[in-house]
Amino acid sequence: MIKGDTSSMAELCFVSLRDAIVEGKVKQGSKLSETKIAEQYQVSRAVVRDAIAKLEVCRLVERKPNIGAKVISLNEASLNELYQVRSALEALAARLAANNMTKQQRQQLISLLDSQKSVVRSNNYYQEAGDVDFHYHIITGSNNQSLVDLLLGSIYYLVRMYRVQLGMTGPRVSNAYFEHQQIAMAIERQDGELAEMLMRRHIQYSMQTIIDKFAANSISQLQL
Amino acid sequence: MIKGDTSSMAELCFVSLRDAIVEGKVKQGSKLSETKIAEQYQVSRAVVRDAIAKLEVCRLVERKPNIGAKVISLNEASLNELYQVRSALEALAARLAANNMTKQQRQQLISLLDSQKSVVRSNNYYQEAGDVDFHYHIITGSNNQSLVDLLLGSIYYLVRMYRVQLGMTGPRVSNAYFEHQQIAMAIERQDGELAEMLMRRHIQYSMQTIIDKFAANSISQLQL
DNA sequence: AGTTGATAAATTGTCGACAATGTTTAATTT
DNA sequence: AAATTAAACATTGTCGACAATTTATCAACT
Repeated sequence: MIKGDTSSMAELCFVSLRDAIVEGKVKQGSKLSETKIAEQYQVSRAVVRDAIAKLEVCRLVERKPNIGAKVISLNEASLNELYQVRSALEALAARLAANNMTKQQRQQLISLLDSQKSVVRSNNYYQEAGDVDFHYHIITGSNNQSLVDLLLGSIYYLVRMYRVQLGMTGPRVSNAYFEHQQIAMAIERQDGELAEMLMRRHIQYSMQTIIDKFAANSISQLQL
Repeated sequence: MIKGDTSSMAELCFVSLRDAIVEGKVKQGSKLSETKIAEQYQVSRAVVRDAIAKLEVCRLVERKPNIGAKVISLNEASLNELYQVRSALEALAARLAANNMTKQQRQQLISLLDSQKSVVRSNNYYQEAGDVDFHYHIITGSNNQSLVDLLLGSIYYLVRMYRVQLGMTGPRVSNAYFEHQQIAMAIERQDGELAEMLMRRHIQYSMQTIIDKFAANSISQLQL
C-alpha cells in the first residue's frame, strides 16, 4: 500500500483487502482480525474498520457485533443465485451497450477482440480482470452508471472470487471467443435484442461450466 | 436510536441515517457533517464514520477524501438508469417467485392483496415501505438471496428516495392494484414467463409516471 | 464593489486508549 | 478421564485527542 496518494488510507486498505479476498490470499470463511490487519498494513484499526464496513456492504464479508468479520463462504446455492442475477444484469448491459456505446468504446471493443485473436489460436483465451476483460467493456459500454455500480461494485468481484477459488483464471475453451465475437457483432449492428439474447446464452453456458467445476471440486475434496 | 439492542451503535446509526436520507429529512445534495451527526445522535464520530462508509457503498452518499460526504443529488438521467436496472431485477424476481415461492409466502401475498381490496375502492391504494409492500413480497419470494441483497440493500432505498422527493408516497391510480393482481395470479399459477413480462410492464408504466412527475417537478421549480 | 492574501475556525483522517464482550486456557470438581 | 467453572487473554466497539486539510472570515488592495 503506497502512502501519499490522493485516496485515503481507508480507501487503499479497502481495495487491498478486497483484492486479497477475491484473489484467494485471504481464504473464504476465514476470520478477519482488525488487530492483525492493522499490524500488517501498519495503520490504525480505524482504517481497517472503515474498510471492513464497506466490504460488508459489498457482501464479501459477513460481520457480527462483538464477534467480528469473516470472509463469506462459497457454496453452490449462492453461486447459482449469483449467476441468475449476473445473467439478468449483463444481458441488460449488452442491450444497453448496443444502443448506447460511443463510437470510441465500440472501436476499443473491436480492437480488444482483434488483439486476442492470436491468443485464441494457441488455445489460451481467458479473461484477466479489468481493462482487457470483454465483460468489463460491455458493462462500461452500457453507459448506465447505476448498472456499472452494481456490476463492478459487487457482482464482478463475487464472480471473480468463485473463479479464482475454482482455478478458472487460466485457459478456457475457445467457444468463449466465438461467443464474444457474436455479441460484439450484434452490438456493432446496434441490435439490442440480439445482443441481450446472446449474452444470456453466453452467461448460461459459463454458468453451467462453473457449476460443473464447483461440483467436481467438492467431490474431489470429499475424496481427500 | 435505542441503545441496549444486540446491534452495534454503528448499525443503528447507519439505519437511522439511511432512513433520514431516504425519507427526505436530510436533503439531497446536502453535506453530512460527522461532527454534527455525532452530536445529534450522542455518539462518537467513529460510529458516524462507520455508518457513512456503508452509506457510500449503498450509493446514498458520495464521499471525497478530506472533503467529507454528501447525500447524492437526484436527477432525471440517474432516475432513468435506476429504473432500467430495477426493471431487469424485479422482472427476474417475479419469474423466480413464480418458481420458488413457498406455499406460505404465496398465501401471504394473496392475503396482502385481499386486505388491500377495500383500500382500492376508496382510491387510496399505495405502497408503504416494508411488510405491506407488494414488491417487497415478490422480492423476498424470489428466494434468491443475492437478488434480495441487491434489491433490498440499495435499489429499494434509491427508488423510495425518488418517490419521497416527488411526493409519490400518497395515493396512486388504481391501475397499480390491477397490475399487482395480474402478477400475483401468474405467480400463483407458477407461470414464470408471464410473471416476468407483467412485472416488466408494470415497472415500465411506473417508470413513465415517475419520470413525468420528475419533469413536471423540475419545470415547476424553474418557475419559482 | 470585487479580488487577493492571511488568519482563524471547522472538519476530516487517523491515532492510541479504555470498557465491554467473546475466546482460550487453567484449575477444580465429578 | 471428562465435565464444569474461573481466570487470563484477545478482540471488538467506542471514545476523545492530535495532525492535516479545507472552509470561512476578515483585512487590505485595486
